[in-house]
Amino acid sequence: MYNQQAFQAFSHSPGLMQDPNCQYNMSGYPGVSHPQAFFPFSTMNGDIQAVADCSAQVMAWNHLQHLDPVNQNMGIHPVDQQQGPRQQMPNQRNQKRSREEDLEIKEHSPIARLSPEAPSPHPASYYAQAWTASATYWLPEHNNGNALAPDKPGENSRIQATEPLQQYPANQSPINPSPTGVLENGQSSMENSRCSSANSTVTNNNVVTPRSITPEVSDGICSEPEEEVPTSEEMEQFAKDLKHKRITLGYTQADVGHALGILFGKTFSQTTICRFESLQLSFKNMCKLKPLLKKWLHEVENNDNLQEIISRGQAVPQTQKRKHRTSIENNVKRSLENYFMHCSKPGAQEISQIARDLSMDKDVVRVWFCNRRQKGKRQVHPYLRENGGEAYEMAPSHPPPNGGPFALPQVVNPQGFNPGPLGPNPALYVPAFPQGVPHGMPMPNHSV
DNA sequence: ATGCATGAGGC
DNA sequence: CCTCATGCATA
Repeated sequence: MYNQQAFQAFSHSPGLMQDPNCQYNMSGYPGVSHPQAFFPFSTMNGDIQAVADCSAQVMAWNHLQHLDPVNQNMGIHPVDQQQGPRQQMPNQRNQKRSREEDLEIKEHSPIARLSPEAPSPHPASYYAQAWTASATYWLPEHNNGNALAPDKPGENSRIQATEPLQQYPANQSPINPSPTGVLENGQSSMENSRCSSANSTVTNNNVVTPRSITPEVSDGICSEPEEEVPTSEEMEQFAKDLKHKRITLGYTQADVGHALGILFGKTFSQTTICRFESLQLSFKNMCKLKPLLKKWLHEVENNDNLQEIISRGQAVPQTQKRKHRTSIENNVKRSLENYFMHCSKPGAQEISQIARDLSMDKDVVRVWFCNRRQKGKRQVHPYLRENGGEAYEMAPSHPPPNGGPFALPQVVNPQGFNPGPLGPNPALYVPAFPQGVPHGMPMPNHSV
């Protein structure tokens, strides 16, 4: 799990993690007050770096630099994802497999590729062992979340699968099959997964009645009685296995997403599969997807007819037009990060002000903060958790009430988390913007 | 792989 | 207006 990107997290981090409502307060870790636990595995880049840029004297505190992070990118074939040219696997450890080897693997695969219309020219890639660490990183969810409320990391109270698995029409998502709508922990399935929203937003299901798939699959995703809420270790291991096998078998993330649509009536994007594999989804979300992916794995390994089944599925062309993705300049991102560091949840007025200050669209600012918060929640670094430290340096959700200057957090790592009991780790002192308060600095006279 | 966006559901 | 799940578009 200590891939390259995760390592970056040790030295560069996003802005402050904060928890205005104590919802995500890590101080109780490994307690039970985590309505929505996110995977902490960070994949830093972009704006994170921007923060680091703002932090003049970020001191190195990566204890694990001696380890050789395994690059996570290997095996990803952009060309298969309708993207750019294929990239060479960058990791030295994972030498490129010869074409012969690749072809051999492919021939031995129970199935070929999923999408005949978009055959992947590349053979299966060699995917070396890439996930090494396996500590428990997830925080349990508690009353709001998924029922995972262990007392300690790795000692999750294992909760039985909440629902019996049932058959479902091929054109119906099996994801929320609870007949009662209430989970064992008293939580409504609706709340359990805004998954419901996901279900309703599916637009391009490849609805194909599974015919030749194995019974377990046709039984639905939750048909396995032994399917319990996994521990974080199990989830991590599963994600690792999934990725490994997927790559070994020569499938892209997009293939998997597509296959899920065919098999279960719910298509997922390459993005989602990617995030699953890299543990960048909430634990709840991971729990939801895991059964599907598990079934896919099973099918792909055991069902010779899968390809045929899959190939019957037709991708429904996407018709929705989407707003063009705004590209926020780095300096603006830095400014936004600065704002975020001091107020992660600005009100409407503040957003307006920020938007004015940065000459941005108000909605863009609002969405940026939403995404930034969401991103932060899944980037609590495992190392902090492993140490049982308070992972969150609480950033104010509101600016100072007196309109005075924002109190800068005194000791935070670049990720915005309290370094916690990291022993000899040098504390990271985020300077109070040595370059002077940039134009993105705290709203001067906010008085909300 | 990830940034920005969408939309359901909720408060 | 938020969270959360999710995905298009892009770096």
